[in-house]
Amino acid sequence: MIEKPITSLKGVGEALAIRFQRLGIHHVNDLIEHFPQRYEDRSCLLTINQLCHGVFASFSATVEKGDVQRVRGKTISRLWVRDETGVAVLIWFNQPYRATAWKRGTKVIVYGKVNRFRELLQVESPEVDLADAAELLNSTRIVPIYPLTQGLGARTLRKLIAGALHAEQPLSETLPATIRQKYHLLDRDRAFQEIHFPTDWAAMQAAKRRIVFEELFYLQCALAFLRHQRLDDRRSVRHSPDGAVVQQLQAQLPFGLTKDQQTAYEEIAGDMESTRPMLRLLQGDVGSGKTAVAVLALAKTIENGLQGVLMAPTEILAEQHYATIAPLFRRLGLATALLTGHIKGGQRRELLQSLQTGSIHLLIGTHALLQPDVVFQKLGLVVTDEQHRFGVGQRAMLQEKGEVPHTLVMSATPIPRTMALTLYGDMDVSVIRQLPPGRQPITTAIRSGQAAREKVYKFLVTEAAAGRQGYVVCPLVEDSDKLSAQSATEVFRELTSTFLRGIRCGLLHGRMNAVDKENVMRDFAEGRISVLIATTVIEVGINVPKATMMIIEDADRFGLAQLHQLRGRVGRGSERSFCVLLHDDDVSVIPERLKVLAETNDGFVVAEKDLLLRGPGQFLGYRQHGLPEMKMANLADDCDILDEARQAALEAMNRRIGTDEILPLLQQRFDRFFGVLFAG
DNA sequence: CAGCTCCATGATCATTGGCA
DNA sequence: GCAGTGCTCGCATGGAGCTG
DNA sequence: GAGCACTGC
Repeated sequence: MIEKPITSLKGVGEALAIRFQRLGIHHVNDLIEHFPQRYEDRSCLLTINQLCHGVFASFSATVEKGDVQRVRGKTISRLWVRDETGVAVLIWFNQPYRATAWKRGTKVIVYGKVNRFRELLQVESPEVDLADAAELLNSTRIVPIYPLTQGLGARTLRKLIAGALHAEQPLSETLPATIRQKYHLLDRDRAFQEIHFPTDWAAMQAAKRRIVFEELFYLQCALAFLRHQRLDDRRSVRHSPDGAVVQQLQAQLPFGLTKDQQTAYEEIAGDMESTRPMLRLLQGDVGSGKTAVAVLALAKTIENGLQGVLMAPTEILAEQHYATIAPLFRRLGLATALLTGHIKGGQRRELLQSLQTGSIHLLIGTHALLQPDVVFQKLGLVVTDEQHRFGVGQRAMLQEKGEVPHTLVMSATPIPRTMALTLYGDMDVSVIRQLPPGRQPITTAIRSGQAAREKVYKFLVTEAAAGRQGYVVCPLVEDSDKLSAQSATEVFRELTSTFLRGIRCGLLHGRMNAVDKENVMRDFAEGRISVLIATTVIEVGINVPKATMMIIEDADRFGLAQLHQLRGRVGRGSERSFCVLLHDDDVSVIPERLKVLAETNDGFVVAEKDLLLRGPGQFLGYRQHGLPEMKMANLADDCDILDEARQAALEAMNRRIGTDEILPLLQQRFDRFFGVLFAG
């Protein structure tokens, strides 16, 4: 690729280079990959008598004369032009030089917004090109509109990009010919030419497809490559088919498994019964019973004489898991232990000892599990809960504690399929869509205005009086724990002195120290507090079945996925539950995003919408995952291309077709990406 | 809160009604 | 590295919406 | 006209 600095282009010096930097452009290839954000069709030339008021149009004409007026401290320059059908005036404000820039008789092409003023056609701040220029970049064609920055105008950019394309022509190809043929893709040089200066709309689309395909193709290749790396030389312990322990456990579960759970478990068991190390993502909406599935898998590994580990993102969550799982296992004669940051000293030492000798079968815990002195006798299965809370690196650290353990990763954040393929393309995915039977759907309402707010809180009071509990979630303040805490504290004060006077309320935010947090949460979980006023720290699930009410203040400030996640905190018991989204705006306008939540309880639908509305960048804040940035591809729109690209990538990598061409490029392109993953 | 980008606007003419 | 020359591109301002 | 690249010291 063209790694030449941008200054190697004629006409670009130090100053421009700095401006380019603001757009993230350092090298010539960056410039070429600075794609238009949209286009303007200026290909159709009208005659002057065809011009209509209020419309953007282009036409060609001959310059008659120019003049400049001074009015109220402003200069207005006019350029009179004509064609065989009439006369028009081009006007500019504060740009006196325009009037003299073109001599009488010059043929020009004009583009701009037409006004009709007193029988006079005028065009405001038009763009003017010389009609006989060698290459018309700014008119007579579909014109690219680029993101700009101060001091770097559209015309400059077009000229430089055209120049760069010309200078580098032909661009080196990056996709094997076989793939290009099979998927009907333009060659690279042509694609870049057409994406910047399309000959027509179809060509632009084709170019776009080719470029998106390339991006996704290499991403998928990288993921496939990682997968091979992981599988080729590594063997996990082969588990036997389910025996007595698993069967007994299954019989003991308070509810039977849903069909989805059953299927997911079968997929997991299937993986574990081979020597190929499992790496599977178990996705399911909040409360869909992922844990039950994971527990079965853990029992399976124990049944095979191995140990299991379950890592949760917060201490409370770990405790809750422990509280539900340990008794089940005890009845089967299996030993479960809990390891969190709180467990120290002799108790900890003893625990680690038993772990090492194998007398503990299942260890449940938090980040504390990652400590180097946590050593297993023989680790067979690693389960990570709420996977997006942990980095890839932490997951890997846990894996290192076993020979080559099977790995199951759980996420309650439903990820649209397109996104899953991109983020977790190196994993297998099981999905639980169905909710367990008997679960009440959560009723979601959207309210605004002070009166409605009061009503909502009154309702909360009656719920509390009936022994039920509720959450109030406060506006999120971007990136600022401090402010979020402030807003939560404020709301707490306000509510406890007004609507919720006399109700036992707790306050919870990220700035509190860990002990206080734990205490508040525990008080709430055990019913000593009726209403919990909190920031989004509660997002990751504590399970309080008696909580039936979720009130979210300024709901329009949250992401959809997040709201859904929050909503998932209620409706976990048998009581009917409610979620109220409060927002400030006019009563008449219900934000589109919020409507989605009122309409569905299905996390996958919510997630798809969220992705569509907000785009992948915001979704999950997934930059942290170390994924390369997509220049052109849009995961929400380019689903079809993703499928093709994935198919092509798998074919190429599995059958080693064209890998000689692909691998070096892959290496180069994903240096960072590989680095991150392998270092993890 | 700040810093940026993007987008629209800028003047013309003529008329009106109340007050000196 | 510095000064001179000859290019090309070029408004200013305020509000709005977005991101760090 | 300003700012910038480029040329010649």
